[in-house]
Amino acid sequence: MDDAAEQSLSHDLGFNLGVLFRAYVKASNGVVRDIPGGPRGYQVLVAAVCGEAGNQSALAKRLGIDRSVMTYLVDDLEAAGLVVRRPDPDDRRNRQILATDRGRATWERAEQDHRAIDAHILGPLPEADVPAFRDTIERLAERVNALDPLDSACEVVSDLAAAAVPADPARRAPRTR
Amino acid sequence: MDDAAEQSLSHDLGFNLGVLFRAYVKASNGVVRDIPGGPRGYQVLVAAVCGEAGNQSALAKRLGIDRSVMTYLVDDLEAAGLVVRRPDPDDRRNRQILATDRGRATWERAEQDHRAIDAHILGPLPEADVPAFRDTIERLAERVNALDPLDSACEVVSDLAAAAVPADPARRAPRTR
DNA sequence: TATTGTTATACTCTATAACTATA
DNA sequence: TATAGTTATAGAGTATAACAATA
Repeated sequence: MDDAAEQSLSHDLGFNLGVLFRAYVKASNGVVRDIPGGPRGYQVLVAAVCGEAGNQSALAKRLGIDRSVMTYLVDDLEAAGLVVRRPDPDDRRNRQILATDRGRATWERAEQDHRAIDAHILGPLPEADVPAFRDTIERLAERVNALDPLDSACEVVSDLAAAAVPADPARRAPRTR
Repeated sequence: MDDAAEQSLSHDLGFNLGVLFRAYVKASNGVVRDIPGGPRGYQVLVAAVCGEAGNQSALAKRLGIDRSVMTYLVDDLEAAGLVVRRPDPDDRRNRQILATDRGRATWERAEQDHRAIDAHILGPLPEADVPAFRDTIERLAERVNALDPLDSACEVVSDLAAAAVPADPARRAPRTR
């Protein structure tokens, strides 16, 4: 049986992932003020620059946001002159998101800032361990992406786990005191 | 100068942290259906069980949420009989959050489920590397927590970085088409 | 019929500020 | 005066569903 005395929030992987993620977003927010949509706008820009944004829905899924949110995001990036939409010649339902010259220039500055953020977050690591750590994080993220669409994560954990939690309306009860 | 062709969203640390964090939250959501507040309610419960929740404000800060949100969260946990509030005898402004027996039992089940989630997320790693990786993540999170309250993260990165982004009202412009 | 993108709407969640109590 | 907690409110962010275009 578990011993609560030996436990601590500090040893919780989920908690620590949250800490790092929030720290990253916060730092990113500080360096993307000229990019609409904040850190996520930056990620869309990265995808556009890298030619990985040929389909809004797929990109939205990859970034963990709704496709309708992606519409607003790309609207704003387009209005800022950082990207343009173009119908995919092969399937005209799809919109390809392409970076403009200005988008590329903006990306370049933001990209440098984000590498500096990386360095700050990973600062405590011995320099020699950084590439391996980054690689590990990337590998784990890849695997999780490959598995999660099937919701296999929760099968493993519990039969009760109906992973697509449908926003229980009673979750925050109307307070009556 | 950077070469966009060699870049990819997959190599972005922030992106990968987001992927892992979202995957963790999603899996956690699947196993905390009996805990009000979802994954964060669970984290409050962990803190209560571990005796690390002597002050709502401090805990809220640690979990990255607003103190007013913490009030609602603890309200719901208390209503579910998982924790109780008690005024701190040493400073009666503070409320200590203590786990009940029921809270402890609920925590025990949830804790096991979360260790299973950990195992799933970290599955791709060689078993022997897991403890070191967990330790690294914890160390990084500790350091980031020690630095971020001072916003030194962004000083390092850019002079422009006023980290406490005050919710630019023009960020999502009212769409007029 | 299924899917992409869009739009409007409704809802959830969060931040803000005012208030009480303690210090 | 300053801080912890609470509360109500306003606002930002998100999901939902319907629609048009394309497959």
